[in-house]
Amino acid sequence: MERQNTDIRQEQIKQAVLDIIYTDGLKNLSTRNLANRIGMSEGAIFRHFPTKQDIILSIIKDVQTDFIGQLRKIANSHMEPEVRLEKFVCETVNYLTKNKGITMLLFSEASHNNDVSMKSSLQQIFNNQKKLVSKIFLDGIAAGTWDESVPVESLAMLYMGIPVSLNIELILSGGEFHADNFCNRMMQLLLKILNK
Amino acid sequence: MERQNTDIRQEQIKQAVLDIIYTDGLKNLSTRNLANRIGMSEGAIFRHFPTKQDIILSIIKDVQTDFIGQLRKIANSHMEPEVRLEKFVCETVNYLTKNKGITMLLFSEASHNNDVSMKSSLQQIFNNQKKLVSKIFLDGIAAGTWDESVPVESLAMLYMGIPVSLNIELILSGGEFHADNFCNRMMQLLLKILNK
DNA sequence: TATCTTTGCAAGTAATTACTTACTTATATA
DNA sequence: TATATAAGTAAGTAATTACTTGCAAAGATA
Repeated sequence: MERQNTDIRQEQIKQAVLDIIYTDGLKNLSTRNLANRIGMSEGAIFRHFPTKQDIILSIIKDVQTDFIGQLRKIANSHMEPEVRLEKFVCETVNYLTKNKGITMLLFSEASHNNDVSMKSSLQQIFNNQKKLVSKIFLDGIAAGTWDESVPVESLAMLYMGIPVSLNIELILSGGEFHADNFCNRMMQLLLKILNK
Repeated sequence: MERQNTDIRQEQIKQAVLDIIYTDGLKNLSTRNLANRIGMSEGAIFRHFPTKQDIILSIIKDVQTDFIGQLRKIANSHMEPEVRLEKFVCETVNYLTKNKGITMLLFSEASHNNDVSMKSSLQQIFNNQKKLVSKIFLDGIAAGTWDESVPVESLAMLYMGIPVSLNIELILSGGEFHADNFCNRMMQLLLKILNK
């Protein structure tokens, strides 16, 4: 195989991990399958990552910086709460549709790993999402546009189910799925809860 | 180990599978761990199930008959839609809290299995839940108690996220979690969407 | 009581796993 | 141009996997 530097190969490897998880499931995520999917030897993978676990950790770090970073930007912006909420939901749907293996990776593999740094990263990802969406809810309530009797904590918890129900649809529908539609439909339901 | 007949052993094995998935994760669900957890030899397991896959299939069959069966009973009963919905949600929360490994098993292991009968069982479980909860929504709308402009299909999709967000809470909270509370709080949010 | 089936175990099996080793070759730098 | 380093491979490794085998003994049935 043609030579490439580590930066490019690391990206390829991480992309292949998510790809395999989505198409073949976590239990088929072996270093052999990984090498075959990219078209390189098994040994070459270990030129770019010390262990398989480190690949997973690197992906989770990406989620923290790219995905959560973007959500934080949206939640803390000075747009109207309703606009922020829409961007927040659609960004989530968009990211998870583009990186289809992420949900399953976070939910099942990482959630029961003995690795301490993995587990705390996971908790941070979930808690950050909840905190940021709650901030938008609270801002809208403080601004007087949304109902102050809304149980913000519970609604944030209900919200957290959206990415997963998206994933279930993605898997069962077999790919033919329209993200825009899904995003707007979830917004409509959230607004019915939030409006006075 | 003391001799027991196959019926008892099968139940023990299935219970141990769910137990391992919840406490140690799917990737630690080996026949060796399974045997150790029960206190029997690895070989003995294969006296009661032909393959490991068959254990999983049997658990999924249980979910179909026990859990979905109970939900069907509730959805088709002649109680008020609001009462049915509450029983439906609470039964779900109750079942998944008692069988803590189920959600992860359904969602991650089974969802990407090449086994055809496994995959179709899975689809049935998800579709049945959606259909049954939709029926309750539609009955309430037909009876005039709920808003006819509610997008039933979307709400059913949002509903499907509830079991999983319950599971995330269970894992991250480390066991100290009150099902009653969760169930009632989700009901409150669903009713805000459904009411006129 | 005699026999047959069921349930158990210890010690295998071949296949797969993550990862290593020894060696080659391309590329950047001195 | 010479040399060091980075990136590649084929062929290993020990450990683990799901499952089997051969044999013992408990329990049911005749």
